Amino acid sequence: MDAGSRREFERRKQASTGQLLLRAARLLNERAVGRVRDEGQPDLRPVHLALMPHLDMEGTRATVLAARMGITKQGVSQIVADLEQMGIVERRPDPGDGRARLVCFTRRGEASLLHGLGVLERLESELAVGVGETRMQRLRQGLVALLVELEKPA
Amino acid sequence: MDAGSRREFERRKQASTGQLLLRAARLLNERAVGRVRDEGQPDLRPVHLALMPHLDMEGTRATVLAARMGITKQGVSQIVADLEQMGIVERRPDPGDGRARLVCFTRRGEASLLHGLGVLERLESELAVGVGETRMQRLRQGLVALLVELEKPA
DNA sequence: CCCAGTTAGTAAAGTCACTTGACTATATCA
DNA sequence: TGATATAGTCAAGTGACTTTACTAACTGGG
Repeated sequence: MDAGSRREFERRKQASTGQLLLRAARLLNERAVGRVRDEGQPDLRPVHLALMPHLDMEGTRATVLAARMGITKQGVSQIVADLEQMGIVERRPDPGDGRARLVCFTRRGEASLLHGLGVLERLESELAVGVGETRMQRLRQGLVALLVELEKPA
Repeated sequence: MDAGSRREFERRKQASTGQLLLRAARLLNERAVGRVRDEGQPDLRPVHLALMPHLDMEGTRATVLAARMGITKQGVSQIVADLEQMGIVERRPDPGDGRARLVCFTRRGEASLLHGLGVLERLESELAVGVGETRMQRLRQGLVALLVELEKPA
């Protein structure tokens, strides 16, 4: 390969947006989970934290959670099983449908969620200091717009 | 829980930036890999695509790749083994250091990279149509700034 | 009103993208 | 010339899922 096309290669080879996204996501979630753990929930893993914001206070079905999270219902089932064992959620029969069960927070789970949300808010505002409020805001907006695009089928 | 704190909960419970990042990353990479596969590299997985942009044309050590990708050298070793078997990279002894080996593209690998980069560029510019050029640009800038912040230790 | 077909969920095994731990071969520095 | 550090590999383990296969409950058309 000659020097010219080598330079051309290098120019185009900067990390793709996909790689940037992945790396940022990993680092951010890692840091968030690290803090929650340090503050007294040592068994909590990223997925657990990821499910919580999708839970409605009246309880939510596994299929609905799956749709909101973009994963399979079986995946949800596993995460919920963990959270149940930790005493954070419980599964109650759905009064209107005998097949379904409503996943909802226990009393302890509500406290846990509240705490987790606090950690997240603090972490993000700390990062915003370095990144800049405006840029952080725009990053979020861009993400939301991109997700809309990506969620269109095909 | 009373109605007031319930509303308060719901307001704060929007998905965190971390979740948005993760979801966008997954969807975007999935789509990119899908296309590369359709266009003739059926064994290629997201990690393989992720390593390639970090490979210099003169060859790169596994430890360097690990640092660039933010994973362990053992992780790199596995990805490289896959790529080697596909005939995309090869491992050459490092002339200056008997312990080290340089991972570099084969001739076929260069063509493969070129093709992959093309797919990525097309995909991103397609998405930019829906998202908006400016917003896409700002998204990237935000990501880069956020990564700088997240890579600061602690 | 009953049975075919959908829908909610669970269970088990497999996969991908890693990490941890243990080890060998080479290099460097005191 | 060791003691230690560095580059890499091998094997096993883990987290976050998916796929396949199933049961139990609901629903709608004849």
